[in-house]
Amino acid sequence: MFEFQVQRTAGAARAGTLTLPHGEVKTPAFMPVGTHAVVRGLSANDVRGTGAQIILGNTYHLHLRPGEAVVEAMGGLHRFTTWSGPMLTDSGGFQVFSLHGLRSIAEHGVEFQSHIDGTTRTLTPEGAIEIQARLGADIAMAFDHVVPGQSSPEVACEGMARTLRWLDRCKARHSELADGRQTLWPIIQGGIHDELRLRSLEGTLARGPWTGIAIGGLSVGEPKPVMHRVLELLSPALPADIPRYLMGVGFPADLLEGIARGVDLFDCVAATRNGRHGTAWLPAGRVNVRGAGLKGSTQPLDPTCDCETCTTYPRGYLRHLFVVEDMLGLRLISIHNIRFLVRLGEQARAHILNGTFEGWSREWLARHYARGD
RNA sequence: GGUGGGGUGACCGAGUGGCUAAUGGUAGCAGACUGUAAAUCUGCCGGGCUAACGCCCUACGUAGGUUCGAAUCCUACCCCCACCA
Repeated sequence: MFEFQVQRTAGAARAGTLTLPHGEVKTPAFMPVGTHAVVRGLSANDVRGTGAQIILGNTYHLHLRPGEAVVEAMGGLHRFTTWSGPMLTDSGGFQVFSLHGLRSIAEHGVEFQSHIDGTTRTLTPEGAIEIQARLGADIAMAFDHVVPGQSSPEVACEGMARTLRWLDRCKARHSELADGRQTLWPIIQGGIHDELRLRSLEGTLARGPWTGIAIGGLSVGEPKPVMHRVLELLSPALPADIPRYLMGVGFPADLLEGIARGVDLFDCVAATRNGRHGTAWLPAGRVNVRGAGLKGSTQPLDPTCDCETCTTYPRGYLRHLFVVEDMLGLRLISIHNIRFLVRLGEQARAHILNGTFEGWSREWLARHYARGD
């Protein structure tokens, strides 16, 4: 039910197939983020149209609204959203990091002050697992302690060690609730410190076996070369027969950099957030859709793209939608950006299967960095 | 023709002697965004020089005047609005 097969490798890069209760995921793959059980602004059909194979939801946000009981009573996230494909729920661990002004961390768990109404909510490892079990995604994530990217070894070690202790509790609760339709993936922490990363990995594997494993705590303020170094450190030490999920990454180049270092799955809000904010990703660089340069243009946003936006609307119209602040613009650029990342994953996979990944990837990145993006 | 009100930067609109190159807002331009407290946030927005601090020029209908100093006070004129004839 939770199988992963690697079809072919190219250096550290892998082309694989992940089988989940709600379908298959061909990797490498980008997973759009649907925090509130919606990929912001998009219908389930829109998301399907991008070729996305799996989407995310968030424990913390769905616990606040509408509450896991409501989702469960409606038949789980798949029924709730009408998205029938694979889903993954994040544990709320990232909110430990992102809601830093509104929470306090203790060994027992984390107290959040709801960003919605200010009420105090407690999330524990057990609670995060219980909520996710009721939400019913294919993959549940362990509740982790994310620390900022530049954290000292002491701080990073504390977060890493706590993540491991919490992993025990997550696993125990998950085992009690197990119905065979949801799997649990652990998350490696350790900040930017190699020794901590390796200890995290070792500790995590010792608690296995796992059907997949995530790398967390990257792209949270550390320089890019540092993230690459951590990935290079982990890649050879990770089990080859389960998927590796790099959480919260990334931008287009991050996908290729990650794939080259053995990452199979990615998720990131940038595609949709940038889409809403008017930045579109193109092979030739990125474009501010609000920019005066697009005024009156009859060209497609990206002539090489096969998404709904690029095959239907001229640039001048997309710019107009942003100028008049119509919600259609937010949707159309979000669709394009997601398709851009999904397609990048598809292209990488095809090149890995063809044995042409390294050259293709090197050229793509060279063009990309030459532009200063 | 008379009386009253008013003319401020692309637009709307504050300001009623120095802290004013001129509050705000809109429009415009540019940038940021990485497991979503974000359809958000930031910067620029008279001209010229400067990497920058800053300096110079031109500006509050027009032309004069008062004053050390005027968008702000005075005079005349032009234009707009309201009412009266």
